[in-house]
Amino acid sequence: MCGRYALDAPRSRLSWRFALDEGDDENKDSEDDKLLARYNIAPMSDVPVIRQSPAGRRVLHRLRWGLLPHWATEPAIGARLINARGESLAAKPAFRDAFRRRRCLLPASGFYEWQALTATTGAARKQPFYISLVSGETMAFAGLWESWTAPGGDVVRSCCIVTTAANERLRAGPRADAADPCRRALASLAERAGGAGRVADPPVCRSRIAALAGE
DNA sequence: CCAGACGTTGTT
DNA sequence: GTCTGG
DNA sequence: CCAGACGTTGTT
DNA sequence: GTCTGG
Repeated sequence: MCGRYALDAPRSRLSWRFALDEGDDENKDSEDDKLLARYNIAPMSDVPVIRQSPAGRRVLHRLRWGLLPHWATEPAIGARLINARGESLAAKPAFRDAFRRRRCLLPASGFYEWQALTATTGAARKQPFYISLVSGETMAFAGLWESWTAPGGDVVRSCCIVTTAANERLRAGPRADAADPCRRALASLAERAGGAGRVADPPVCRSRIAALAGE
Protein backbone atom coordinates (compact mmCIF):
# COMPACT_ATOMS: atom_id res chain seq x y z
CA MET A 1 0.00 0.00 0.00
CA CYS A 2 1.03 3.59 -0.24
CA GLY A 3 -0.41 6.28 1.99
CA ARG A 4 2.44 8.79 2.03
CA TYR A 5 5.32 9.51 -0.25
CA ALA A 6 8.00 12.00 -1.16
CA LEU A 7 8.86 13.81 -4.33
CA ASP A 8 11.89 16.01 -4.66
CA ALA A 9 12.82 16.45 -8.29
CA PRO A 10 13.09 19.52 -10.51
CA ARG A 11 10.96 19.64 -13.60
CA SER A 12 13.98 19.09 -15.78
CA ARG A 13 14.69 15.78 -14.09
CA LEU A 14 11.11 14.57 -14.47
CA SER A 15 11.14 15.68 -18.07
CA TRP A 16 14.24 13.59 -18.73
CA ARG A 17 13.29 10.61 -16.62
CA PHE A 18 9.81 10.20 -18.06
CA ALA A 19 10.35 11.65 -21.52
CA LEU A 20 7.79 14.39 -21.06
CA ASP A 21 6.64 16.45 -24.00
CA GLU A 22 7.04 20.11 -23.26
CA GLY A 23 4.87 22.86 -24.60
CA ASP A 24 1.54 22.12 -22.97
CA ASP A 25 0.13 25.24 -21.36
CA GLU A 26 -0.71 23.36 -18.21
CA ASN A 27 2.95 22.60 -17.95
CA LYS A 28 3.58 26.06 -16.57
CA ASP A 29 2.06 26.00 -13.15
CA SER A 30 3.16 28.71 -10.76
CA GLU A 31 2.94 26.28 -7.86
CA ASP A 32 5.15 23.70 -9.50
CA ASP A 33 8.10 24.46 -7.28
CA LYS A 34 6.10 23.58 -4.20
CA LEU A 35 4.62 20.51 -5.83
CA LEU A 36 8.02 19.18 -6.83
CA ALA A 37 9.81 19.51 -3.50
CA ARG A 38 7.85 17.67 -0.87
CA TYR A 39 8.93 14.93 1.48
CA ASN A 40 5.61 14.13 3.14
CA ILE A 41 2.84 14.04 0.56
CA ALA A 42 -0.52 13.17 2.08
CA PRO A 43 -3.81 12.09 0.48
CA MET A 44 -6.25 14.87 -0.49
CA SER A 45 -3.41 17.15 -1.49
CA ASP A 46 -2.48 18.12 -5.02
CA VAL A 47 0.23 16.02 -6.62
CA PRO A 48 2.10 16.06 -9.93
CA VAL A 49 0.78 13.43 -12.32
CA ILE A 50 2.00 12.37 -15.73
CA ARG A 51 -0.81 11.89 -18.23
CA GLN A 52 -0.97 11.30 -21.91
CA SER A 53 -3.02 13.74 -23.91
CA PRO A 54 -5.38 12.46 -26.63
CA ALA A 55 -2.69 13.49 -29.11
CA GLY A 56 -0.19 11.29 -27.31
CA ARG A 57 1.78 13.99 -25.55
CA ARG A 58 3.13 13.16 -22.10
CA VAL A 59 2.34 16.03 -19.79
CA LEU A 60 2.80 16.80 -16.13
CA HIS A 61 -0.48 17.84 -14.54
CA ARG A 62 -1.63 18.66 -11.06
CA LEU A 63 -4.38 16.47 -9.60
CA ARG A 64 -5.78 15.79 -6.17
CA TRP A 65 -4.74 12.49 -4.61
CA GLY A 66 -7.98 10.68 -3.76
CA LEU A 67 -10.13 9.48 -6.63
CA LEU A 68 -13.55 11.03 -7.20
CA PRO A 69 -15.64 8.72 -9.41
CA HIS A 70 -18.10 10.46 -11.69
CA TRP A 71 -20.98 9.43 -9.44
CA ALA A 72 -19.47 10.96 -6.31
CA THR A 73 -21.81 13.29 -4.44
CA GLU A 74 -19.19 15.09 -2.38
CA PRO A 75 -15.44 15.62 -2.66
CA ALA A 76 -14.81 13.88 0.68
CA ILE A 77 -15.46 10.56 -1.06
CA GLY A 78 -11.93 10.78 -2.40
CA ALA A 79 -10.42 10.40 1.07
CA ARG A 80 -11.15 6.70 1.01
CA LEU A 81 -10.12 6.08 -2.58
CA ILE A 82 -6.42 6.79 -2.39
CA ASN A 83 -5.33 3.28 -3.43
CA ALA A 84 -6.70 0.77 -5.93
CA ARG A 85 -5.68 -2.86 -5.76
CA GLY A 86 -4.23 -3.88 -9.09
CA GLU A 87 -5.64 -7.37 -8.72
CA SER A 88 -9.24 -6.19 -8.55
CA LEU A 89 -9.55 -2.69 -9.95
CA ALA A 90 -10.84 -3.87 -13.32
CA ALA A 91 -14.02 -5.10 -11.64
CA LYS A 92 -14.54 -2.43 -9.00
CA PRO A 93 -17.25 0.13 -9.76
CA ALA A 94 -15.10 2.88 -8.25
CA PHE A 95 -12.12 2.18 -10.52
CA ARG A 96 -13.36 0.30 -13.56
CA ASP A 97 -13.99 3.27 -15.83
CA ALA A 98 -10.75 4.99 -14.94
CA PHE A 99 -8.82 1.76 -15.42
CA ARG A 100 -10.09 1.42 -18.98
CA ARG A 101 -9.57 4.96 -20.15
CA ARG A 102 -7.68 7.09 -17.64
CA ARG A 103 -4.33 5.78 -16.50
CA CYS A 104 -1.42 7.87 -15.32
CA LEU A 105 1.90 7.91 -13.49
CA LEU A 106 2.69 9.56 -10.17
CA PRO A 107 6.38 10.40 -9.96
CA ALA A 108 7.98 9.84 -6.56
CA SER A 109 11.37 9.97 -4.92
CA GLY A 110 10.28 7.31 -2.45
CA PHE A 111 7.43 6.30 -0.22
CA TYR A 112 6.77 5.51 3.42
CA GLU A 113 5.55 2.38 5.12
CA TRP A 114 4.78 2.12 8.81
CA GLN A 115 5.47 -0.98 10.80
CA ALA A 116 3.86 -1.58 14.18
CA LEU A 117 6.38 -1.99 16.97
CA THR A 118 5.56 -4.61 19.57
CA ALA A 119 7.07 -2.46 22.26
CA THR A 120 7.32 -3.86 25.75
CA THR A 121 5.31 -0.86 26.90
CA GLY A 122 1.67 -1.18 25.99
CA ALA A 123 1.86 1.89 23.82
CA ALA A 124 1.29 0.99 20.18
CA ARG A 125 4.05 2.80 18.37
CA LYS A 126 4.79 2.72 14.69
CA GLN A 127 8.11 2.96 12.94
CA PRO A 128 8.15 4.66 9.57
CA PHE A 129 10.41 3.38 6.79
CA TYR A 130 11.38 5.30 3.72
CA ILE A 131 11.63 3.14 0.59
CA SER A 132 13.39 4.27 -2.55
CA LEU A 133 15.27 2.83 -5.49
CA VAL A 134 18.80 1.72 -4.77
CA SER A 135 19.86 3.73 -7.80
CA GLY A 136 18.41 6.83 -6.19
CA GLU A 137 16.47 7.55 -9.36
CA THR A 138 12.97 8.96 -9.39
CA MET A 139 10.33 6.25 -9.53
CA ALA A 140 6.66 6.37 -10.44
CA PHE A 141 3.50 4.73 -9.21
CA ALA A 142 0.88 3.44 -11.59
CA GLY A 143 -2.25 5.52 -11.19
CA LEU A 144 -5.79 6.18 -12.30
CA TRP A 145 -7.45 9.57 -12.70
CA GLU A 146 -10.89 11.12 -12.99
CA SER A 147 -12.41 14.48 -13.70
CA TRP A 148 -15.33 15.18 -11.40
CA THR A 149 -17.84 17.97 -11.63
CA ALA A 150 -19.28 19.18 -8.34
CA PRO A 151 -23.01 19.97 -8.02
CA GLY A 152 -22.02 23.63 -8.08
CA GLY A 153 -20.13 23.17 -11.32
CA ASP A 154 -16.56 23.19 -10.03
CA VAL A 155 -14.33 20.62 -11.69
CA VAL A 156 -11.92 18.53 -9.62
CA ARG A 157 -9.27 16.41 -11.25
CA SER A 158 -8.28 13.53 -8.99
CA CYS A 159 -6.15 10.41 -8.99
CA CYS A 160 -5.24 7.33 -7.00
CA ILE A 161 -2.28 4.96 -6.71
CA VAL A 162 -2.43 1.37 -7.90
CA THR A 163 -1.08 -1.11 -5.38
CA THR A 164 0.03 -4.71 -5.75
CA ALA A 165 1.70 -7.51 -3.82
CA ALA A 166 4.88 -6.60 -1.95
CA ASN A 167 8.02 -6.65 -4.05
CA GLU A 168 10.21 -9.57 -2.94
CA ARG A 169 13.26 -7.84 -4.30
CA LEU A 170 13.07 -5.14 -1.69
CA ARG A 171 16.09 -5.12 0.50
CA ALA A 172 15.39 -6.79 3.79
CA GLY A 173 15.52 -3.58 5.79
CA PRO A 174 17.54 -0.44 6.31
CA ARG A 175 21.24 -0.92 6.74
CA ALA A 176 23.14 0.68 9.55
CA ASP A 177 25.46 1.98 6.87
CA ALA A 178 25.09 5.74 6.52
CA ALA A 179 25.97 5.35 2.85
CA ASP A 180 22.80 3.38 2.23
CA PRO A 181 21.10 5.15 -0.69
CA CYS A 182 17.75 5.06 1.06
CA ARG A 183 19.10 6.70 4.19
CA ARG A 184 21.02 9.24 2.20
CA ALA A 185 17.92 10.16 0.23
CA LEU A 186 15.81 10.54 3.35
CA ALA A 187 18.49 12.52 5.14
CA SER A 188 18.66 14.81 2.15
CA LEU A 189 14.90 15.25 2.15
CA ALA A 190 14.78 15.93 5.86
CA GLU A 191 17.57 18.44 5.59
CA ARG A 192 15.85 20.22 2.74
CA ALA A 193 12.60 20.34 4.65
CA GLY A 194 14.28 21.92 7.65
CA GLY A 195 16.09 24.51 5.59
CA ALA A 196 15.03 27.52 3.60
CA GLY A 197 12.96 25.49 1.18
CA ARG A 198 10.77 24.02 3.85
CA VAL A 199 7.33 22.88 2.86
CA ALA A 200 4.13 23.15 4.83
CA ASP A 201 3.53 19.77 6.40
CA PRO A 202 2.24 18.59 9.78
CA PRO A 203 5.00 19.21 12.36
CA VAL A 204 4.42 15.88 14.09
CA CYS A 205 5.04 13.94 10.93
CA ARG A 206 8.04 16.03 10.16
CA SER A 207 9.75 15.29 13.44
CA ARG A 208 8.98 11.60 13.30
CA ILE A 209 10.36 11.25 9.85
CA ALA A 210 13.33 13.43 10.66
CA ALA A 211 14.00 11.21 13.66
CA LEU A 212 14.10 8.19 11.43
CA ALA A 213 16.58 9.92 9.18
CA GLY A 214 18.81 10.74 12.10
CA GLU A 215 19.28 7.21 13.39
C1' DC B 1 -37.64 -4.71 -4.83
C1' DC B 2 -35.06 -0.45 -2.37
C1' DA B 3 -31.22 1.46 0.28
C1' DG B 4 -26.76 2.16 0.61
C1' DA B 5 -22.25 1.50 -0.71
C1' DC B 6 -18.85 2.28 -4.03
C1' DG B 7 -11.88 1.33 -0.77
C1' DT B 8 -7.52 -0.32 1.48
C1' DT B 9 -4.65 -1.99 5.17
C1' DG B 10 -3.53 -5.21 8.79
C1' DT B 11 -4.70 -8.10 12.80
C1' DT B 12 -5.43 -10.77 18.44
C1' DG C 1 -12.27 2.33 19.25
C1' DT C 2 -13.43 4.25 14.83
C1' DC C 3 -14.39 7.65 11.42
C1' DT C 4 -13.20 12.02 8.78
C1' DG C 5 -10.30 15.32 6.75
C1' DG C 6 -6.06 16.55 4.96
C1' DC D 1 -0.80 7.20 5.54
C1' DC D 2 -1.51 10.26 10.21
C1' DA D 3 -3.93 13.58 13.19
C1' DG D 4 -7.80 14.79 15.32
C1' DA D 5 -12.46 14.47 16.23
C1' DC D 6 -15.95 11.92 18.25
C1' DG D 7 -22.20 16.25 20.18
C1' DT D 8 -26.36 18.98 21.06
C1' DT D 9 -29.29 23.04 21.71
C1' DG D 10 -31.02 27.33 20.25
C1' DT D 11 -30.06 31.70 18.25
C1' DT D 12 -29.12 38.03 16.24
C1' DG E 1 -23.83 4.83 -12.71
C1' DT E 2 -23.90 0.11 -10.90
C1' DC E 3 -23.42 -3.49 -7.56
C1' DT E 4 -24.45 -5.68 -2.90
C1' DG E 5 -27.05 -6.75 1.04
C1' DG E 6 -31.20 -7.14 3.19
